[in-house]
Amino acid sequence: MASSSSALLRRARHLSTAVATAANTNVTTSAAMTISKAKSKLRKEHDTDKALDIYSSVKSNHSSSSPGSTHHAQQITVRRLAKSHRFSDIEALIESHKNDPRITDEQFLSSLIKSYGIAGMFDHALRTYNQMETLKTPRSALSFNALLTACVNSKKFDLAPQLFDEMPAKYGFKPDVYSYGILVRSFCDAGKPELGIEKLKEMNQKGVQASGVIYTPIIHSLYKKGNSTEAERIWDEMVNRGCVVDVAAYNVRLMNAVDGDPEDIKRMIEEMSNAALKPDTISYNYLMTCYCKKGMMNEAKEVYDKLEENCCNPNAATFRTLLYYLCRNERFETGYKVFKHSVAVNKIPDFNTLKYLVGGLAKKSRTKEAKGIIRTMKKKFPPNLLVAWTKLEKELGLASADTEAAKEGVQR
DNA sequence: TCCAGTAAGT
Repeated sequence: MASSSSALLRRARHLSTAVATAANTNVTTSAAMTISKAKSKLRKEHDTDKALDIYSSVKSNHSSSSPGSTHHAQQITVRRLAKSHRFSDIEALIESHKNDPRITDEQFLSSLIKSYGIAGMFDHALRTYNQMETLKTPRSALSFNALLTACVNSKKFDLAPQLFDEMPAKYGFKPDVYSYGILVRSFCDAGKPELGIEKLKEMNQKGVQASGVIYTPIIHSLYKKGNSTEAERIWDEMVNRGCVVDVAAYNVRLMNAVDGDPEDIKRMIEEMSNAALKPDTISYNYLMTCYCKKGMMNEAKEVYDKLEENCCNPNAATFRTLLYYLCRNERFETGYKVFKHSVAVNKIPDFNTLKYLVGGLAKKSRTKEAKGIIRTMKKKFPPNLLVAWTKLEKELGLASADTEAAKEGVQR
């Protein structure tokens, strides 16, 4: 344990130097890469080291402009590193930002706190928050909200109310509506919506005006616990208080209806439109999923086909759910078309979903299509999944003379 | 994209 952590530390130091030098020299490949291009590359890049390179280039070329966008690139990178458990790399990356002159900007510092939260590194988030005096960063509720968010993202639910009691008094600021919102969400994530409801009352007494956003996780949590009566009571309370009811709030109700009659969901979507709300991809996904669960695959496919007509784009969940149910209903040819669409828009479902499709196509002697999927997947996915694909290929008797290609893939 | 909220098969 001790020796491996010192090895990690060495790597962290190495990385932090690498990041620092990347800022001064143009080591990285594309000096002219735009941030949006970099972000789309980041999303597609499954190799963590390559993702880091892309991020360094964003950082070195655009450190003076569009902070929101670089921040987003930072979060994508951190998420990727956390997925590979490279926490010392994350530390090196984020700590290196503390030398940036923008560290006195509370928003900039808050983005670092949030990134630590995304990685589940709450101790580091808290340390950064407590460093603000040293770093000469002024305090308001903003950085506190970042800390609370980090707390919730790190699933330290007991800590959130404690921070809420301690920090405002310790550092002399007032929690705002957002702070309350994050605290309420923390209670709900911990499966205690009743504490959220209590907080709502407290807000009222203190004259903090609650918005619809604060009600949404409470209603969500109540439905999840099977307490729909109480969920509907809170919904009514939200409406009666004159809160804005938006698409996200409606989607929580749609979620609860997904095991029921599709007609109910259609009615609710209509209700949304009548309220001048535009149902989004999540809304339509519920309708599609509802049809899928009922085995009504033609209707489900129609929802998918009409997404763009409804000004929505299918997302990763759309493809995954539809493909899964198409395969379960032996509709492999339709599934293949859906798969190709998912490749075109870079939202390819995971291995577990696709193995049913490949297996089904192979079973129906659609060897060409089955092989095509495997070829695509070997190109698109990281080396560690290659083993699974090669194994499946062998099991289905689809392996041909391209074992060499597989080797190439491993070396990549 | 902008400080809080929404789902997802076995």
